[in-house]
Amino acid sequence: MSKYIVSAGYDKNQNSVFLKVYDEPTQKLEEWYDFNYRSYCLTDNLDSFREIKVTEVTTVAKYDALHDNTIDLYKGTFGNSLDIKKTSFKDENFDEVMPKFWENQLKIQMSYIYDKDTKMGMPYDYQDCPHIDNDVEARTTKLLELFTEKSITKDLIRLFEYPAPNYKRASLDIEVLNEEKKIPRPEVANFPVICVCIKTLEGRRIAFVLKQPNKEFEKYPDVDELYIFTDEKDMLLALFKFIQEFPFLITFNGDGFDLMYLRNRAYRFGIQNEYIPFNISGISMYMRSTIHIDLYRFFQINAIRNYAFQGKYKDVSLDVLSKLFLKQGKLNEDKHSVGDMDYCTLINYCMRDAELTLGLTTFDDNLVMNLMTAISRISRLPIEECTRKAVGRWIASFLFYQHRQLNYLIPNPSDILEMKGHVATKAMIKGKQYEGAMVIKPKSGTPFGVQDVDCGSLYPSVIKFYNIGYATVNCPHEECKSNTFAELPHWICKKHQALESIFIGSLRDLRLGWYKKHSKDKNLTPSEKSWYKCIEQVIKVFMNASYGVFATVGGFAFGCPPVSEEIAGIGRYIIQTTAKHALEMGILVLYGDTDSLFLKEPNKEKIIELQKWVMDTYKIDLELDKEYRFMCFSSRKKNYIGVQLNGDVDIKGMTGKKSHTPIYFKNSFNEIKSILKNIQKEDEMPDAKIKIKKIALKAYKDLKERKWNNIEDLAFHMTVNKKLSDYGKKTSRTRKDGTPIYAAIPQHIRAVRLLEKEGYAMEAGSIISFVKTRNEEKVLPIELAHNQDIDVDKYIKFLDSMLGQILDPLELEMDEILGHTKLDRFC
DNA sequence: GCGGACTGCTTACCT
DNA sequence: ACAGGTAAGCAGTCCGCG
Repeated sequence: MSKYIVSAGYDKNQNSVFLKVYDEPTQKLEEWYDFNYRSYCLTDNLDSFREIKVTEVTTVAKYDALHDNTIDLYKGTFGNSLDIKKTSFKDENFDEVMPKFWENQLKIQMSYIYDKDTKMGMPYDYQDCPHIDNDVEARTTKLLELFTEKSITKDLIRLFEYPAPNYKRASLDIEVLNEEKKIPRPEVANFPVICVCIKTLEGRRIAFVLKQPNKEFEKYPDVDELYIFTDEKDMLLALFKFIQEFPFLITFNGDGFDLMYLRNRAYRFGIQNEYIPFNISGISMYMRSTIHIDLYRFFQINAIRNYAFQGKYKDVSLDVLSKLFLKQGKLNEDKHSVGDMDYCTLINYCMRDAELTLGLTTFDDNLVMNLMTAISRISRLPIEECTRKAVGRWIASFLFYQHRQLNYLIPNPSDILEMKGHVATKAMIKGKQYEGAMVIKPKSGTPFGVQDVDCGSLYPSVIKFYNIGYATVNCPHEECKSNTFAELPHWICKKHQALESIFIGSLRDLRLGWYKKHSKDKNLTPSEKSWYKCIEQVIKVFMNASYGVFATVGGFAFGCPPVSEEIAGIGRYIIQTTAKHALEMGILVLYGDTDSLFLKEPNKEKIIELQKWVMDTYKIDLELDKEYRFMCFSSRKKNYIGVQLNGDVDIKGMTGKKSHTPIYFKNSFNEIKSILKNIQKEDEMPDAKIKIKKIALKAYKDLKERKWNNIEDLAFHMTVNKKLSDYGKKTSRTRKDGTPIYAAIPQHIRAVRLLEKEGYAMEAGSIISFVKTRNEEKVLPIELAHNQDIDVDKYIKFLDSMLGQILDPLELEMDEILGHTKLDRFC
């Protein structure tokens, strides 16, 4: 039983950094102070400190990786750690050279963590003394034998092998008595809080209820503890005291709503700061003696959405997520009527949300909590930070730590960009920075016997084997300038290894060499299995993001576009030369995208030979990912159907599968899909084509005759991605006469506007359902549409286009199916 | 006045 | 504040067209 460091902060009253520590035996949070640590920053000019009060100036030698030399810098220490903020001034009137500082942007507690090697999320016996478990250490030593790079790898293995605690926690949800059609605004908090429900990990259900003067309790609600108040202020005070007992408080949108509302409501009652447990920082709500986790923020992080959960959810809402992960949604009560509910209904409704919120942290053996712990361990960020900051910040934090450990100077972002901010290639897409991945155009047809081979972790492998990092790309050495690849204009350092290359290389090796297989080991207990699955996913997140972050200038502390450009360029080179070699071996390459090749090659030995060539040439594992009975390629890229040997059907990029496509078309598409699924051999194709023609014809005829089950089957569903006021802005173009051209208002936004006229509210992120009609706007939101409004011709065009993607490979044509001759078209 | 070439905007998807 | 590449639909301009 240990203590786990979970967070860190700075106490300005005591001018001290402190750590928040979870004590496993008592399940309480402790604080560890370090009164001796002070913030500091570096400069090359003593004059820089003239206007800023530092208590001590010393000289330090730092290794400057950008210039590959060790330099002496002045280190100014601040008596009051907050004074470091004064180095970030912007003074236009500064009449001399602007003072230049390094490492003055780090938060004080983060600087402390990096300097002291504080192991976030890891077990400790007591302050400054990490817990050592002999079994885990032995396991770590044994595992380490599998790998060549030892230093970072050993630290990483420890992070993955020490167990993660199951933090004691409770979830909270509030209900506010709003007037009809008025959405309660947390910054105003003018409506009373009438119900607060809390669900604890052990299963306690607790309700705080404000009794209305005109409403009596009908019966005792289904809770374990019920606190009834007639005075709202008393309720808030009792609630604040109550929730601080929990080391972790979980909310869904507590940052944006619940906690913000409670705080501002408390201010309205004149409750003093010392009794309000919430601190606001930016758009986040932190608690002093509790860790507040807002799941809404966490699930919104793109890396979590796309890699950890494979993009299974699109919009982040409690209802969507709980249906997906808990197979249970919110209760079907109209949100506008909480005032009309009796107490039991109100509490049930509120409690359900609290339960779902907690449930999102417990499903799959606490997967979500484990993800947070694992991210925190690698990045060294406090758990609250990694649930609120995107993947670029996780990676940057890890690199900050490595810089401090190795006594590297942390460069200012502008230092990197001034030296190597320029890219050399031209992107295919207007507005993009550089040339990215390559896609091989497929030939239209239905080839049988297709193997899909993928370069395992192509970009991370490139980073590792080609030594890519901000310091090694276009390094300052004359003798490295010849070290170029694939006709790319950048050269790579031959003298030093990039930190990024070591780090991503270690993660890559650990995943490919151990955790990918180990997480599927049958001897693991369910909770071990869940933990290792989580580890594998988190490694994947760090690896996959590590290529893109370098191209996010302004968003990533080590931003350096040539790094991403070089990785993509070498990736192109590897896949291109592999395709070429396959061709030379007589293997037909049907299609390829970024790191994959689709090969028509029934001879397994030839595939193995190709794999060997890739391994020998590039040290990359060309994995056989999938085997298809046959595939349907139109000549479109990123668009195909593949029927696997086991009958599973992969559909990529096709309109019939896209989320915005009306059900009516999806139904026809799925019928065609099941025909294809049943095809075993090539000679069954003609028969299948006849069936497919019939499906196409029926879909067409039914539309023509205005036969559909329900108008909702014809609804398109589109996300409103921007604020409504951001549509229809000036474009980059002007007319010949010089007047500006404004962007057109898209159809789906016109539908939103029509809906808003009727009093519905729509905001960025919501999905609008609409049908195509013949009125002036050419659309109607589904709520306002009737069968007679439908513009059938538009739907026929859509059907034609959607089916084209599947009819092309089958060498069928819509006109022919409909019995049209070419002439008919013009009649 | 209308159709085609072209551009830009938007969404959804692929790796 | 990870990236670029592709498909598709829509709406607008510009130009030709006796």
